[in-house]
Amino acid sequence: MSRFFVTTPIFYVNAKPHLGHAFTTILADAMTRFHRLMGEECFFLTGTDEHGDKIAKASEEAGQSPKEYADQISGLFRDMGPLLGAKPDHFIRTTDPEHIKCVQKVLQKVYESGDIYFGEYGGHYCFGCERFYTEKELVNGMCPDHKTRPEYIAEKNYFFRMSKYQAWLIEYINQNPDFIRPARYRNEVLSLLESGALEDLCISRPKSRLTWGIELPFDQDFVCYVWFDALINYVSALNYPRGEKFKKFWPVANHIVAKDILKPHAVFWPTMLKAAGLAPYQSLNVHGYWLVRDTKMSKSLGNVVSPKQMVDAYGISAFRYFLLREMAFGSDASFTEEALVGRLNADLANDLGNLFNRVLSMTHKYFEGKVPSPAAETEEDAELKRLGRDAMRNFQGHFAEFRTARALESLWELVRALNKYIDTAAPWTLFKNKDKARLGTVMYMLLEHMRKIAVHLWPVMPEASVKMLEQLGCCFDLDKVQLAKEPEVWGLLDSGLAVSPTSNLFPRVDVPEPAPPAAPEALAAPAADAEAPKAKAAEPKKKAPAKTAEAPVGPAESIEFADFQKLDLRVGTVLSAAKHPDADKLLVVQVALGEAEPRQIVAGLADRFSPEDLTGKQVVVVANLAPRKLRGLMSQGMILVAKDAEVTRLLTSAGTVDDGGKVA
RNA sequence: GGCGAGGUAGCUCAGUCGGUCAGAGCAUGCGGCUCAUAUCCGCAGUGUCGGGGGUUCAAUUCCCUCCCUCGCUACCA
Repeated sequence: MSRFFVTTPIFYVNAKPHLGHAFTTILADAMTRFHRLMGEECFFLTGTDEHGDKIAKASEEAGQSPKEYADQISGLFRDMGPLLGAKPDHFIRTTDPEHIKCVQKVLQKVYESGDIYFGEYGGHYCFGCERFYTEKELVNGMCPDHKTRPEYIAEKNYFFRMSKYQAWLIEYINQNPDFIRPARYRNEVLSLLESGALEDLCISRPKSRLTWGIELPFDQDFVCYVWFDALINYVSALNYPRGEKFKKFWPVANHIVAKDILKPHAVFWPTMLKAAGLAPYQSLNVHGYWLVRDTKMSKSLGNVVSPKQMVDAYGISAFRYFLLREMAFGSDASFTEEALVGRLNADLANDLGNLFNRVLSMTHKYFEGKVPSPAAETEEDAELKRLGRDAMRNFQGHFAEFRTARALESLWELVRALNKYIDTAAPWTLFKNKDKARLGTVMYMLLEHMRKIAVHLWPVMPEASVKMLEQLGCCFDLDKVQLAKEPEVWGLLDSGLAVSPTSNLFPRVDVPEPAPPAAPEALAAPAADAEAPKAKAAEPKKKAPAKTAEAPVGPAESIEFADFQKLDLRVGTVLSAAKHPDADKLLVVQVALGEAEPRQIVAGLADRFSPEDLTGKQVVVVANLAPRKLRGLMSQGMILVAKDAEVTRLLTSAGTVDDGGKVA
């Protein structure tokens, strides 16, 4: 028996479930149901990722233990499944004892094989950033982001020898076209791997700094850090190494992730598996983001879409259908209620729902609500069957490769063809003419095709599918359905079955007001109080800036005075300048800006200026530009120049100004 | 700057190993039917298939170049 194993990422418990989580889960559920219908033995895994600094800190703020905190948020994710009609076979948590043991087992194994080593790491650690800075990166000894003095931590850590497997991974990806799909992400990973040396992965944190993690089996003073812990869920959930499930399902592992976690899944994970002596997963399937209209969803914008609210408003079926129909595999998609309602009305209410209603109604008018027996078929019938067969084949082909949008598009060719067939065959005329034989054939053609459609829709809209089948007098039996054969076989709908007199599965819905600027808050507010476990009441009010959607179509791009005021332009004197040791276009310039210390600015001027050209000159500097490391050296500003097609000149003051003098 | 993916009807997109390939859905207009959830069916469109150049008997489809968008990345700041 062939098998199928699908996973969602385990969701980090630092935020509540949103549209993105919902989509991944629905996609995984739909794929599972599809493969079940194809007669395969399936396993659908999801869960939560619960360790790390962020959780430790958040729980502290909430006055809870990390575990209590994680329990709460994890519960929200666990509850999300039923809310969406999704039925995972297992919900794993990285705090599960079995998972912890498994992670340690893998660590031990890799450690013993020599691919984990102890090495120096770090230096200046900023707790705000949760990361180390090198001396060069610091700004006056301060963290460039937080302007606080990082703590110097001379700390050693364990590293995974990821670099060792770079060549192997490139080769493997080249040999297996479907390993990462769609191809655009495969290309992205390949270019990433081929563009430079892969660095080893730091996989530990000393307990002195972080205790909320899994202890390293070979060193009790350290806990395991992030990805090594999280990724292993995919095998720990299968009871690796001894589990029966592991043997059955690991060879057919299909991961689903959003594009933001491509690298860990496409690079870290396969090399970890290789190091641990495991085969790579079968495929990594990468989908895009759901944008809200055309903007990235984010808490600060207050435009986070609550899945629960959408399901409550439009129903699970419409919600699932919309998501799976609207997002082209791999690409970003746009979520709006108008678009959802558009799909609901056009595809579900008008095309599919109305088809069911009109055919069922006619079956009652003409055949006392019983499925008639078909008589001889005409060429028209044969043509419809061919079209139906192709539509179902295409549906299955696309669905198997995660292209749900294309799959549904294909199936709808059949839906539309049936509506057209009704018009052409005109059952009401046949009825008037008392042509019962032909009428029965026509109705049977319709009813049997509707049954096929209903079956194919089970992965997408399980409950609606079951209801459609019930309306046709059938009851859904997973064990009896053979989806793979549906395109080819005919006549599975028994004559004589009693069908419903009407159908109203997908009532039309009024188009919502196109969301005005106030809408983001309207969306976010109920979501916030609905579950709000940690009630961050103090969170600053989410001010949705009057943004792009409303932007006036002014002719030139003008800015307000306030925008200009954001720039802190200062005059400063160049104390010294030197070539960047590791770059030939960059100069490292020290500029006195009247501050305690001179500023170090890395400027891309080396091709037009020599260090001598700058030294001693007064220059205009953008003083509040976010610091940025350039080729290893921190740059704390930008030196302005004026240029035309031919020459580049330093921008300076006509007469001497005190260092730090403001440009206004 | 480099690499990658794209720029096709008002909108969302499909498609072409070069020759009925100029398409679908939505939206718009007109017509038809009456079984139906003011639903369904038909017809009508508009498009220099991003700009320019080249190869060819023939290019939207191949090559070159330029412009724009998105992603990753960089010695952009």
